[in-house]
Parts: sequence; C-alpha cells; structure tokens
Amino acid sequence: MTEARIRNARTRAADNLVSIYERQIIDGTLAVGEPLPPERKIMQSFGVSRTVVREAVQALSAKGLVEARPRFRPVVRTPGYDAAIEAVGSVVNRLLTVPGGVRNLFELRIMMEAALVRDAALHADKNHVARMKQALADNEAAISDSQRFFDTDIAFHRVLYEVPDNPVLPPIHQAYTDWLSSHWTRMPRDPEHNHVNYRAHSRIFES
Amino acid sequence: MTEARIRNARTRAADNLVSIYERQIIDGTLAVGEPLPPERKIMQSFGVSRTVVREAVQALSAKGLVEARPRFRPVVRTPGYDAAIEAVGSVVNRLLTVPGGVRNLFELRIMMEAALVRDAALHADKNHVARMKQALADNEAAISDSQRFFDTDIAFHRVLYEVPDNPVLPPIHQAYTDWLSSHWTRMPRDPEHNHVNYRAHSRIFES
DNA sequence: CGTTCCGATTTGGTATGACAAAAATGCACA
DNA sequence: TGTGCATTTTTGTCATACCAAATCGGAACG
Repeated sequence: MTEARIRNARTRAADNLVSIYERQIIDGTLAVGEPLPPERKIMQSFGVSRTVVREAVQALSAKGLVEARPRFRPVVRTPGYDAAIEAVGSVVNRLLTVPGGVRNLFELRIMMEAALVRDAALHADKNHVARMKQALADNEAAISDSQRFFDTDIAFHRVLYEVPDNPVLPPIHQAYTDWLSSHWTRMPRDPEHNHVNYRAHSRIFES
Repeated sequence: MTEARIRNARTRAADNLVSIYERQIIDGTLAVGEPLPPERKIMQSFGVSRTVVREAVQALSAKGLVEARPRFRPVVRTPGYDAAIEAVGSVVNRLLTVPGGVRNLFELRIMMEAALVRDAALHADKNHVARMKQALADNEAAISDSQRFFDTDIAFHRVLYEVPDNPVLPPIHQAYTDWLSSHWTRMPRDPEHNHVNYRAHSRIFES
C-alpha cells in the first residue's frame, strides 16, 4: 500500500538518511539500546542540514526503529511486532472513541480468542496446559480482589496467545489489553461465570 | 503501552499543534480532502516557528491523519482503520524479511479466516451468500488465467471479511493481501484444490 | 578508593532568515 | 470560453543563533 504514495514522491532529502539508518540498525552496525549519534555529528558526516537530520530522526521514531524521548538522544530499538502495534496506537485510540468503536474491536477479539481456544484444544502441549492451570488457579484465588482478578484474567488470556508459538500473537494480546482496558466501565463483577467458562476450556484440551 | 513512554515526556512544542489539528480534523473543522493551511499561515496563527509547524505536519502524516506528498500541501484524510494499517506498513514489511516472518503472518491469517468461515456459516445473510456465489463463479471462470484467478480469489476472501459487518475486518484483509502478495513465489497453481475447498465452504452456510 | 556534588560542555528544542525549485495563481491572449 | 505564460506562493533545504536540559568531567568529601 505504501507504493501508492511513493510512486508520486520525488526523492525527499531526509528519506535517504532514514534508509541509511534503517540498514545500519538492521545489520547491527548500530546496536540495539545504543543512542544515535548527536544531530550535529550526523549533519557533518552526511553533509546535510540539521533540519533534515531532525526530520529523519522523527521518521525513524514514527517507524518504531528508535525510541525518542524529548531532550534525550534517540535510542535504537528492537524492531519487533510490538513496535508495529505501538505505531497504530494513536489511530486506534481515536477510532475507539467513535460510536461502536469499542464494540467492533471487542468483537474482533472475541472472534480471535475463540479461534485460539480451538487451536489450544488441538495443539497445546503439557507445558502450556500447566501454565494455564496455574493462571486459572491464580485467577480463582483473586476472585475477591477486583483488581487482581482483572490482572490474573489477563494473564490467563495471555497464555492462550502463546500456545500457537507465533510471535505475532502476544503483541496483539498486549494491544487488546492496552486499548480496551480503559473502556472497561461495565462488567467488573461476574467472576464466577468467567471461571466456569474458563474451567470448561481447560477441560477441552486435556484430551 | 504508550503511557510507559509518555510519563517521561515533557511537553514538546509540536505536540500541541498535533493535538489541535487532530481535534479540528475529527470534529470536521477541517474537511476531509481539503489541504492544510500553508505553513506560514499556521506559524502566524499559533505564534510558533516554521520548524515546529513542519514537525507537527510530519507527525500528523505519520499518524495517517493527513496525506503529505512532497512539494504538495498536506491533505486531510479520512481517519479510518486503513490509516492504522498503513502506519504499521513499514514495520511489518521489515518483519516479513526475517526468517519465518511470512509464515507467522500467514498462519495468523489462516487462523483468522477459519474463524471467519465459522462465523459466516452461522450469520451470513442472503446478500452475502449471493455475493460469495458470484465471487466463486468469477473465480471459477478465471481458472485458466493465473493473474485473474489470483484476483478473484482475493475478492472471494474479501467477502468473508465483510460478513461480520465489522469495519475493522476489511482493512485487515487489505493489509494481508498487501503484505503477503509480494511473497507469493510458491503455490501459484493448484486452483482446483482451492475451488473444491471453497465450494465446500459455500455449502456450509447454506443452512 | 569509591561516592557525591557542582560547574563546564554538549546536545536537543526552538526561532529566524534566506534562497532555489516546484506548485498554485491569475492574467493576457486567442 | 479555453489556453498558455508570467507572477506569486509555498515547500524543501540550509545556515545561524539562543536557551534550557542533559551529559560529562573533575573536585570535594567520606
């Protein structure tokens, strides 16, 4: 989809810098956790103005390749799926405010988790089963504490996302919880029902 | 997840501009399709330097709220789920190049589409059934033409994503096809098998 | 010898001004 | 009315400057 926009784009100056540092980050020339060179060093070594350097850095930050806190040097970052999730964060949060936005995302989550449960019932190994049992026990122990129940509930779901051993899934779970957690005004209580539900699931894959 | 970073963030100058224009775009003060004011107008009306204005515009572009081609005025854009997808584009494309990246995303797609098929079998209405039949027919008619078969295959899948009437899903389908289409070196042939598969699906929901 | 504290230096954030090239505009002309 | 060109805007980039915050280095101290 990006090509649709790139085709009209004359060569922008900062983009060269961006692609250069992209390569350097990917091939390890710039180690993860290390800061980028100071802006003034960069402009000297590439012969561009500071304006261009700053734009490039901002673009790298938007792409999730570096983490730039104001007043601090940008730090090279592990380009993982969580970076992708973060990139959409602001857009999604805005979409959640429109009518039905929360419901739409919630329904998607329900659909995905149903699929995950089916997958887990088929492919979960001993290790995963043990962890789910543990998470379920923690959840049960926290029934009286609303906050802890919520947390352990999330932990239980997280195991579901880890069963398929697909690195894409855990960040998605993280994204769901981040995006939806602030919209949980309703259904704080009703733990027994969830419990019964999950216990049923835990039985399914014991086969 | 954003909060973990925001907590350290002193107020950056351009962020104010970004949030201001975010509001103006959302509440319709700035109509979709209209260009943003010239940078000089913006800096005059807000009393900031052009540096800040440019950074704000770039940030809006990264967020998908405006579409900025070089040398052209940034154009206000529909803030939809497709904008969110586009924001992750570069990260995902890079992740697809790592070993197993394509497989991970493909497995996720398979899992989701399986869930979609189950949903369609339960909730598809007459209209959707008709469209799937049509797409299936187009697909069958294009068996001999590899490219057209590919396109009609995509069209068939698209209907699946539209059945649940969840505006999140079609952009996801678009993203899958965009991201994975360039990695389709294998399995270009084998149309009959797909056909049989889909025909079976089309039978499922006729109930 | 290690730690803490303070000052000098570095560095990022912002402002200002300038200029070339491309786009938008308006006007003359057909 | 439609078209082509000259003029004006506007963006992309550069250079410079200043402030405040972060960093760094050494001195003072335990």
